Amino acid sequence: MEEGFSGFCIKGNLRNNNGSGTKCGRWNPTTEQVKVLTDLFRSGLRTPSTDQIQKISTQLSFYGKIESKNVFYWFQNHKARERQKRRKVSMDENDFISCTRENKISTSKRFFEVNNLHHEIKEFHNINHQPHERVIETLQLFPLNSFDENDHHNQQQEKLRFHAGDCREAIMDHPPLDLRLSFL
Amino acid sequence: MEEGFSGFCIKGNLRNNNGSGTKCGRWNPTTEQVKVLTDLFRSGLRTPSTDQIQKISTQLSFYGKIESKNVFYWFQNHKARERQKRRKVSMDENDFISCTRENKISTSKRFFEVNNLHHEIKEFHNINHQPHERVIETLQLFPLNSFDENDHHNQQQEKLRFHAGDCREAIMDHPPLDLRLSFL
DNA sequence: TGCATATGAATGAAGG
DNA sequence: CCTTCATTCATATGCA
Repeated sequence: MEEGFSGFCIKGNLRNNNGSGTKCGRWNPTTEQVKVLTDLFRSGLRTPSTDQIQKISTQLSFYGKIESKNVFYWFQNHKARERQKRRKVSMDENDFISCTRENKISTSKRFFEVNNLHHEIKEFHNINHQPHERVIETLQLFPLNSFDENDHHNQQQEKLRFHAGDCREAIMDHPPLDLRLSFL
Repeated sequence: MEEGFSGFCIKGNLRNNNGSGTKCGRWNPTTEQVKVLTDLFRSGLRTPSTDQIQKISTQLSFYGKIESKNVFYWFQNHKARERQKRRKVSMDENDFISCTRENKISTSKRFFEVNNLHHEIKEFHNINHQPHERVIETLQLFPLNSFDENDHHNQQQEKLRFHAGDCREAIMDHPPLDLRLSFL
């Protein structure tokens, strides 16, 4: 199986028909896999141990191709991006007036990030009602019985295409052009 | 993915949702904004710091709606695409078959999966590293020096906890592995 | 009009 | 853990 998943299969492949197709490149989680991972995350798991990763991976392989490292990276990314998203929270509500008009510009324009930048919008439903600090770093994976076969092989992979929601089309008179980018 | 996200535009959906002017959805830069961004880019800016992003964003908000993340993404994409373009060109000229080094790489990868998860793979992407762009990564935008927080809390620096050789204890006879995520 | 292309946005994978 | 790179996905837009 070594050649089975060589580094990457280069681009030039057919249009991603998404779904079952095993795009040779990187792991493309199925919706079920994502769901499980998300649930685990929401349950408090943040940095699974090697052992846990292996177990999770094994279970998830039921829904499709997956490797341990995928699980590992998933948690790392998810955790990091969540944090980024949350660690800023600030100068948002304040918003800079950019428009002279009263238009409510839905100033929810949270700042991308103070430290890092990244999506913030995802917090929509995200933050459920979790006690917050109760992150179980060592979540126990209970051994149980069978899996209840929810074999939806065709994962539609509906990526969340969320989106800020700020839809106004700002119209402003010509700016005083304060932009002092010296080198412009 | 996060299941909670209001999938705004789930795969292959509409082709013009609201049909009228208001196309909220994604940021649509005005020509002025693009010009400024492009100029900055040409001036050498590639990966603006958070601070710079905020400033740029603020300035650009004058020309129209914009959020910090838009600036962030713009630079990421612009940089990536330029690199991508250049790569394609050089590849076209030299015409290398870059598939030769894939072999050894996949081996490392395999290692990750079987033994423990991590390290080892880290090296397999060294292959295509660019010479180094002589660009000004630190271009100063404004004389202002607003140092924000430096919340470097506990830098655990846990490094890799994936030990290399002591994996015999857990993996050998992988347990029934029934890992039932009870809460699923 | 329907595809081709440019590009905004998201995220897997690494690097450090 | 934080940053950055690579790749993918989705949509706005241009063109024949």
